[in-house]
Amino acid sequence: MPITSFIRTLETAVKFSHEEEQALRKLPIRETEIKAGQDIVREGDQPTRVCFVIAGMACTSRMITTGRRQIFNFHMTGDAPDLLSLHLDVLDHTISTIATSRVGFIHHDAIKEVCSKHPRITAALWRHTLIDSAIFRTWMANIGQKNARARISHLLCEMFLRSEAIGLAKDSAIAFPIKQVDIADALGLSVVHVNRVVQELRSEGLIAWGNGTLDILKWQSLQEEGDFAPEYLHITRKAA
Amino acid sequence: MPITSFIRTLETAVKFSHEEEQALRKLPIRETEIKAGQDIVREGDQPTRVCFVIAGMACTSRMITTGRRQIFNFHMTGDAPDLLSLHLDVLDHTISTIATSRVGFIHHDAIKEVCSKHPRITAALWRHTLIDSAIFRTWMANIGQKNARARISHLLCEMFLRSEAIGLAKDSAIAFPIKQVDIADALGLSVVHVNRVVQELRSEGLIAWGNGTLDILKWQSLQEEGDFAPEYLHITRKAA
DNA sequence: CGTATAATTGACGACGGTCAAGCAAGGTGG
DNA sequence: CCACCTTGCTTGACCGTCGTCAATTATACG
Repeated sequence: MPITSFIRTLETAVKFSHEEEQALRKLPIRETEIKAGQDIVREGDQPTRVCFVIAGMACTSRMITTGRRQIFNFHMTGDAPDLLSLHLDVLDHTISTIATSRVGFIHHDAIKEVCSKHPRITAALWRHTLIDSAIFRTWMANIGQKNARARISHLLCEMFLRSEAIGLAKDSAIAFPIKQVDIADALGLSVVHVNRVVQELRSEGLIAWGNGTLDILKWQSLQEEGDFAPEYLHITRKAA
Repeated sequence: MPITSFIRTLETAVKFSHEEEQALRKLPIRETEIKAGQDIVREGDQPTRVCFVIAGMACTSRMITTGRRQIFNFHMTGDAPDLLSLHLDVLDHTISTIATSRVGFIHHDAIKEVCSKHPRITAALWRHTLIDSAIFRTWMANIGQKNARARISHLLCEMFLRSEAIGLAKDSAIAFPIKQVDIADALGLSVVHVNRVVQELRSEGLIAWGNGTLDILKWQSLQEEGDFAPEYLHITRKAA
């Protein structure tokens, strides 16, 4: 069931009852495969449905008038990047695929009806958006207060733990379709400088990264470099 | 009534019914005056109540291990900076007063009970936290993609519009208890550089700022300098 | 008045941006 | 099967925005 991953993500705080889970499973879902680098929804849109990632990877971003781009977050299996459209009519960011992805859509009406009957589902959805905020705060502190090396280390740590939490890590390695430009846009750096730092981290044996795979060779060191503390991710589940 | 400002802030999207408003007004509130520069709640706390600003100004921030500080947002009359504690147990940021402020506290239990009876209140609270996220995103883009001059201009525009929306603007001027260090900590800059830019903006006649008052002399220009578009604030109300 | 807080100024240097070119890999088509 | 193109990564040279350090000047407050 494609919605399972989404349910599991929502369940990090409280487990749903059987009825709650059934209510979610009965939601009508439209499923699509979207190629890498496509927009799923755009800034300015007024969505009537929310989307969630079934497989692959997406990101939310915004263009600045100067032509630069800020990436706000990366989204992986189970994440719902535009839950906020349930309460804010106009979308203030674009959601695009990083890798070729499978995406599910659920109409607002259907979700709102489920919410009206199941307050704990409302709470879980609300909570999901609050975790997004927590990630935003951490990214803000990252971008605002740290140098390039720490920012990049921090991001890599985050991506690893999030992948691991949904069972996508093989030992110390994860699939990593993100490009260096994306990292640059996410961290407020230039591609050139991202590359310089990545070279460093590689030559120092902290990471191995290539062919869409990121291998964190020295977790402890990378974590220290990035001043990374994982609590903000609110991961309670360990992958199977 | 001290809670009125909070109710008005929540009402930017939908007006409450008479019963809803009464339910909110019956909430038991503890009210305190807190001097400038004090912590209201701290990172790591597990609050059992939420706070809201009745008068004055507060900010949310976090210390980085390097000794630096990131300010995430400023909060003025009507804002509730820690609604997220309703669903995330451990607070990931500290809330402190910028100016001497009057703060109200409401117990989680009381709010949760009102929410269970009034889904539209739940929605309004949720929405309030989503607007916070929208502000985070915009700050992130600001910090990540713009130079010091644009960042500062943008922040001043935001603070003006938010003050104006709650009726605290006198023509083109607002009370501005924020210090240059605070701006530096909010925008990822050094105080020295903030000062340099502020000098510029003053000498070019864009702003007048001193003695706790900010006067925006050339709104249009400042807005352009900061590439400021106010939609993300979701202000629907104009001050009386 | 002395002390603390905040703003201000100047000198100096570094982190990271910009520009530009080169390289590697993969896909496409003739 | 190989020329060609695109996409992403890599490298080097140069330079500017902004940080750091340090000292000086307001402003407020007890």
